[in-house]
Amino acid sequence: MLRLSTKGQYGVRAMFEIAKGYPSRPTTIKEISERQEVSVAYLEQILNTLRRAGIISSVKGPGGGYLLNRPPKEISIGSILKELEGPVAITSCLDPKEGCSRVDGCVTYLLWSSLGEKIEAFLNTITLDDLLKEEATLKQTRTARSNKIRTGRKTTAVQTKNKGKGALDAAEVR
Amino acid sequence: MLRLSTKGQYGVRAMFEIAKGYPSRPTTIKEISERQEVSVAYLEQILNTLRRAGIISSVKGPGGGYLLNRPPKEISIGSILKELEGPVAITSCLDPKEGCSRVDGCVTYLLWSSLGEKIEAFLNTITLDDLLKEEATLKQTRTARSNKIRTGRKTTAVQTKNKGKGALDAAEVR
DNA sequence: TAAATAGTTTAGTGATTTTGTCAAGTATTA
DNA sequence: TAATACTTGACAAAATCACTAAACTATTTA
Repeated sequence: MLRLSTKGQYGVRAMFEIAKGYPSRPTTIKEISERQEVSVAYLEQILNTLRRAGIISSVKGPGGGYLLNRPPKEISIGSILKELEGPVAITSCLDPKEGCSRVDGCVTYLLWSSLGEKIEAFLNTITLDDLLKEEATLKQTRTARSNKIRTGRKTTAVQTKNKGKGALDAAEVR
Repeated sequence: MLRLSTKGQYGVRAMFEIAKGYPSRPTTIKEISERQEVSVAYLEQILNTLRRAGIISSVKGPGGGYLLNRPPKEISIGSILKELEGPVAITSCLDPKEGCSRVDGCVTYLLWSSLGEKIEAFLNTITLDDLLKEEATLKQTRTARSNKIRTGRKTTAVQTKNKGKGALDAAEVR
């Protein structure tokens, strides 16, 4: 339940690839396609939306590609998903485009709006920068994994590194 | 994005109606259908699932209907949704039935699993009892509304009443 | 014991959304 | 000016959703 569409997922992963080139190296659709295993045609659609939303810019011609308009730290996952999928609306009664006549007397209205707000708050907290840090620790883990059993829990080293708030560190996940 | 299916929504609303009859008065599908504006046939499907899951019982014959198997306080919204829609799986890679080969190296995996855990934790906190209390305060609000402008924020009276943890009170929602 | 009440079970189906592909075109730069 | 890259819009297969239909089974009360 509460499945996120592939469009949103691919969008976040594409933005992550573009963030890797920040601040100056443009990332091409082809690169993103290969690294994230998403078709070029579909990515064009997705990145087009994000460009029109002002989150990224495109540079044409050889050596061209996509660039972040702001630093990774200032681009939240929530802002990406909002452009690709619209605002979080757990139920149709919470969708600005739909609404519901029963709202006033409905006991579940508050429940869903409350959940939606929690989700949005979380997604607005996590940024592309957190994903970049996450990638770094993943690489560490991969090289150090041979003589360790993975617990699903992050290592102590990670907690030390991502000491800031908002990061996807162990304390937040477990 | 992240839309909950009507099946889950109707299920929660149906359970709320059944909870109103707790502990002894059985609620018929017809009653639920009329009060919650959901078709009888669709409710049959939904309640059947919940009955098989052991959350409710059915009593056949005249005077029959559906009953909660446990007190409203012990039935969480999360437990209802889990039966109707399966576990929270924001992405297919988190679905036990699907999985993903890229998991180990995927920077977004932790992000989605973390979000899913937060959602589940929230839904497991809210119970049918909270909805019953919510209904009571809604009734209060409705009668007291004539000389007040609704702000979308709950009144102070509500905050005082639902002082326990886990309730859908103002502090949790805003 | 029969009639009324109420729940059970299994299929099926139209509408909508998702998840893309395809093709032709436009823009930029080495 | 060739190579590279982005743009746009149409289109369609596949999946899911949101139910409906119909025949059935079980229980209780008159």
